[in-house]
Amino acid sequence: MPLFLCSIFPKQYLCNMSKVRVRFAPSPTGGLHLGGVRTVLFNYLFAKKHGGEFIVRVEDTDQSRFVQGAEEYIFECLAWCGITADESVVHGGPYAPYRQSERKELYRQYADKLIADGHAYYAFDTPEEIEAMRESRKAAGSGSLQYDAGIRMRMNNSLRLLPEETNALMDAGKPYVVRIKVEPTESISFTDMIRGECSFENANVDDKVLLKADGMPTYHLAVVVDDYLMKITHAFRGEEWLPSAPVHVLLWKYLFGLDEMPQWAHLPLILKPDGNGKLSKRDGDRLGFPVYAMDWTDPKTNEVTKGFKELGFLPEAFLNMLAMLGWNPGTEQEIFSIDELIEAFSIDRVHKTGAKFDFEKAKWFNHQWIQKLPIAHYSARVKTILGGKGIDVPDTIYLEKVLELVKGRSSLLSDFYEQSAYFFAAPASLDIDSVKPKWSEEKNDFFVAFMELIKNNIFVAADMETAFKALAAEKNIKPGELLAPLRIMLVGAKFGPGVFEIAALIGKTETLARIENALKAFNA
RNA sequence: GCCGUGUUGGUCAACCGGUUAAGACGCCUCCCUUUCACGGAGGAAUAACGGGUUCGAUUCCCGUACAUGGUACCA
Repeated sequence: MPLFLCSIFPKQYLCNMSKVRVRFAPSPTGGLHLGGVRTVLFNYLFAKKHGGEFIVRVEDTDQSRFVQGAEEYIFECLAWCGITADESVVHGGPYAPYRQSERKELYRQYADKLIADGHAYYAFDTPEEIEAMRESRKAAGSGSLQYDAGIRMRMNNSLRLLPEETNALMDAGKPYVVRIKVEPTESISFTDMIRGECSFENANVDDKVLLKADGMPTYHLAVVVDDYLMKITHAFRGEEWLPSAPVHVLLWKYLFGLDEMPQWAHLPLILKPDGNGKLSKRDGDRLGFPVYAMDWTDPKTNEVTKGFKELGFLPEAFLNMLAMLGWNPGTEQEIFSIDELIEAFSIDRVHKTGAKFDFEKAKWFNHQWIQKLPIAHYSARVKTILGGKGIDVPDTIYLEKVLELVKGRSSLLSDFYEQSAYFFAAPASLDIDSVKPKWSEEKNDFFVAFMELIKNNIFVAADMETAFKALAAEKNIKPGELLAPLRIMLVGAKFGPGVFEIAALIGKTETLARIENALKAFNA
């Protein structure tokens, strides 16, 4: 009898979806890292694709780590990218408050429940005592240095202590934490949307701290309690969380039941372009590219860290680049608008492996989007950039004509400065050296005659070129010998679009002025 | 050290047992352009290593190596 096998990919995680969330705390110095934006982006794409709500929580973990302005900054970055959350810390929403410090008592209730059910316990060990425990385990040749079932009955906690001893300690105000009690005999498994079945031996999971001595929860407790209370169905986070996922699964099991647990997706990391390791802010400083979405000023040090936006990235390109880092549509298409991304996105095409960040490719994406989008989409930003460089742009129509002419030469919005500065003011310096050796009286005569010509002719690029060449033939000089000097006269250097197009755009008066001025320099 | 995850050109990557192993970035050559770019046409460059399984392995399994993450009263 034939045996038929079919492989069924676990698609059931798409069922019953109502909420997708991303949650993160600002880094100790603030700022929004590339990886953070990408996590939000993948959440967003997934939520939009499947019609779910999309929640962004930014939390302050404890007062010492809280960074002034970090929450608002993160939402500014997301707004720039065009990502808006259905619920977020700044908008309140039905599940507010969002700040951990304001939810403190909530977490304690669940910690108490765990203790009452025998799944957690009080521990009074000082950091020094724990360190000593690790040292002695290491000395004893133990492979594991964790606070776990193998050691807890020898530590200073409510499991080993008599109830009256525990009470006495607490009455005396001895600081304590609440730890989860992991039973070492079971194993934990769950299905990750990206990695499939993941399983862990409980023996390798330690008794993590759930509630700190100051009464604040650790991430482990907070994420489980919050996700339950906020009815989260899908949770995306970085791969660095995979090792602690078993603790979270255990907490779900003890507190709310595994059926209530959200689907997990552990996203791959973004790595340094050179060397090894996760991409960090320092790498950006070191290698000369941004790592944050937008400029960030550390309120404590006033140190400014550059962002993609300020460097001249378009949000469309930024998102497009990020999406292609760790995900692939399986087709040859690389340029995607946000709507196209939502359409094409599929969680099972997200990679498991970390990808090295390539700034050259990022610039290529931006170049593509500069060509693709209408000029009007970014001309205001370019105007601001030029303004910052001391170029005042009075006429938007003129600006847009200029941008149209030079956009193929620009990868970053900031490139427009050097590509278009000479349209707004005569070049500050002329590359005389590349003209001077071949300069002659005949050439000077040519340009004097050419000036007369354009004074009396219609000022259009094609006509000017025809007239220019005719005059060159008449004077018996090769046009090529004259084109380079003319370019230097108008641009100051050897780059830019066709010279006659430039002349047509800057106008008759300006063209004549620049030629006249340059002739003086050439003849000097 | 221990635990987890992973390994296709320099980088991003497709192909989920039989392919001349896609495509993109970057690099090189040529064409276009009397500039610089864009664009077009080519080119160099890849399955970590060792065992299995199989008629057949880049693809599946096991080791090794390497990388990466975790191993905090940080997230």
